[in-house]
Amino acid sequence: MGRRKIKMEKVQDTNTKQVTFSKRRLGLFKKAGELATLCNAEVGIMVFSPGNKPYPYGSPSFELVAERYNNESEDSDSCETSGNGRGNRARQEKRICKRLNSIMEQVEAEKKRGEDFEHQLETAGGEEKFDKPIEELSLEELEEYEGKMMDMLGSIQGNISGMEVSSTLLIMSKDTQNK
Amino acid sequence: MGRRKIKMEKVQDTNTKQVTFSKRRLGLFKKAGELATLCNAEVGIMVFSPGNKPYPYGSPSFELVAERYNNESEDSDSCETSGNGRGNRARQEKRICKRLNSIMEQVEAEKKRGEDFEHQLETAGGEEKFDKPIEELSLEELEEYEGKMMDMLGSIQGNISGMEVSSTLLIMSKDTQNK
DNA sequence: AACTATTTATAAGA
DNA sequence: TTCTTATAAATAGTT
Repeated sequence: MGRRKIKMEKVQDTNTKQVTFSKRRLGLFKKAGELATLCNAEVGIMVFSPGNKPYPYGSPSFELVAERYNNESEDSDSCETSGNGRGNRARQEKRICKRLNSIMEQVEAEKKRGEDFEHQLETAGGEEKFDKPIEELSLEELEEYEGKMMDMLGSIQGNISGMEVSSTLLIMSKDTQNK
Repeated sequence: MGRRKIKMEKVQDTNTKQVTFSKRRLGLFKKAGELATLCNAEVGIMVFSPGNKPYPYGSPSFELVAERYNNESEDSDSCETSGNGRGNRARQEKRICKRLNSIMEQVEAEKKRGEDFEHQLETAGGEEKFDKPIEELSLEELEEYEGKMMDMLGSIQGNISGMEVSSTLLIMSKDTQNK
């Protein structure tokens, strides 16, 4: 992919290696963003340079993707679709319903989060105090700002109100919960 | 990078999206491996497909790379501060700034998810033949329904828009006023 | 940091 | 689905 084909082995020249690392790390992150955008996927990447400097990338964020992986890896029911079962209809239904439940929970959670945030936007005013680059804020302002951000995030994540769900979702939710 | 140039937006056709995801995920992992080999770097990637299936990649392993990040996160440099300060003050600013970035990423993600879901609700017509108890659905209908739910969830979990940090700060500062 | 000559990745098509 | 191929994109070496 350049003037010459290179061997897939460690680049020896230090300077060349640094340049290659910079170019390819950016290329990798770009590819990751494209995958997330095109396919609605979530991608988290952590790269440590040869100098052991960390370079995180994430869509929506590395922390969230990694956290999600940690949460889900605790569930030992990695349902593989390899069908050694001999057409066990009931078993298949149960498996599918279980997955549906999981998906439903996520959909509802996303909806609530989104609506909570929208509500935040609507009821918010137009304070201008922090309308300047973060580099120019004083330490005190940073602390204050951080607190407000935390409050807001908490309200988004924690305030689960009884919002109406589309009828279909509601029906399905009820139907699947007692399987 | 193919027969035609494609727009960088969500692929609508379900089948095409699946094919694109498979190809690009493999391409991404290959690039990651090359980066690790050529530059003696460590790379960890976690991808969640639109169907929420986890695809980890790591050199040496995703777990180790992620863990290393957690251990070393004290020294992260993902924040730019005013920069001329050298002492305790600069360190404090850096720490706070990093936490701010993390919080903002989460808030942005929540906002995007909410917007995607609202759009889904608006464009979701009344196309429901699945408006009956799940117990009465055939296996084929269950599979089909599952697919639809996964598509919906996938569309909700879109990528973060290319919103600038500065504009985010502006929006957030307005939002937090009435807290 | 820009610039190309090439290699590589991949969108459609078979 | 897997392979093929025309074309877009990434990047190695250069300036």
